[in-house]
Amino acid sequence: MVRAPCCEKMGLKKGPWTSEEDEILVSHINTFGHGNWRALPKLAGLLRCGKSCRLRWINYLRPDIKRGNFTKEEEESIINLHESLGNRWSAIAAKLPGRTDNEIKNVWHTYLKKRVHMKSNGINVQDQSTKPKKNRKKTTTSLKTTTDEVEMITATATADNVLMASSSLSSSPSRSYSSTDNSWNSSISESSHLIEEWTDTSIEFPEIEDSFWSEVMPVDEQPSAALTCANTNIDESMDFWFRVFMEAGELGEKENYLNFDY
DNA sequence: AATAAGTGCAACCGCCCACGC
DNA sequence: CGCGTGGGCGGTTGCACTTAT
Repeated sequence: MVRAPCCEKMGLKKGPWTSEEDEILVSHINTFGHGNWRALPKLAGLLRCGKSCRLRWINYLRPDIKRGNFTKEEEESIINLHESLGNRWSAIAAKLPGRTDNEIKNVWHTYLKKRVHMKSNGINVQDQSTKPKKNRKKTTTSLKTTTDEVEMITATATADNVLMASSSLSSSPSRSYSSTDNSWNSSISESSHLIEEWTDTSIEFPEIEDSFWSEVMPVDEQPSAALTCANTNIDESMDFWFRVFMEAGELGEKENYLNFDY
């Protein structure tokens, strides 16, 4: 087999994808599909090799990707599946809808491997809670959340709801912040129904008991600071916010909200 | 405040496999 | 059967970003 020429030698671009390239790729695939990856960049007008386009789409731009922290259940699944399947990341990914092999591989190498190792050596991993993802800004972005969308929310929602909604937008699937143009990016509104809920003044936010705040919790299990406005039924509250975070796809990024100065 | 060390993850590389001719 | 090609996979790297000193 003759190896395909290197992208650079062909005058093709390498490295991080820009939001413009993402948009071109997404709109091309949405319109024409991706029958032939090698031909795609040429047809779409991208200076990328087909492989790079495929990777970007599979690992980042696909609309069904569930981004954000892995749940405890997902982590357990990965550990169990890895035990039976080994490093067959794509096979493991097939069992976890919305997760990519690359993401699973990264998570494994980042901390699950360590955790399993500690467990097998008899080290108590009960308190070795999985590391929450940091809220990282990348110079490249995936899809765009228009500033209009955020403005629409801010115009109609209450202050707390706005914080929740905009925070969630910043971290929900297929959305990210571009430090190059200082804007939130996305074109898909998976959390739109949540935004509707947040902007619906008839919605009553669950309240939380005082004891909830007095109990010491691990940082990554702490609830949103937005909850400081509330106080009664703890289970109901946690259920509600858990659902919000889950649906936003970023259960582990609750620390985002903790950063707000109320 | 500055710097070093550590971390997370997107993207690339190179190999393998399936398929068509 | 051998060859060329495209697609897929696992391993690895590079670097933005965070945390520690």
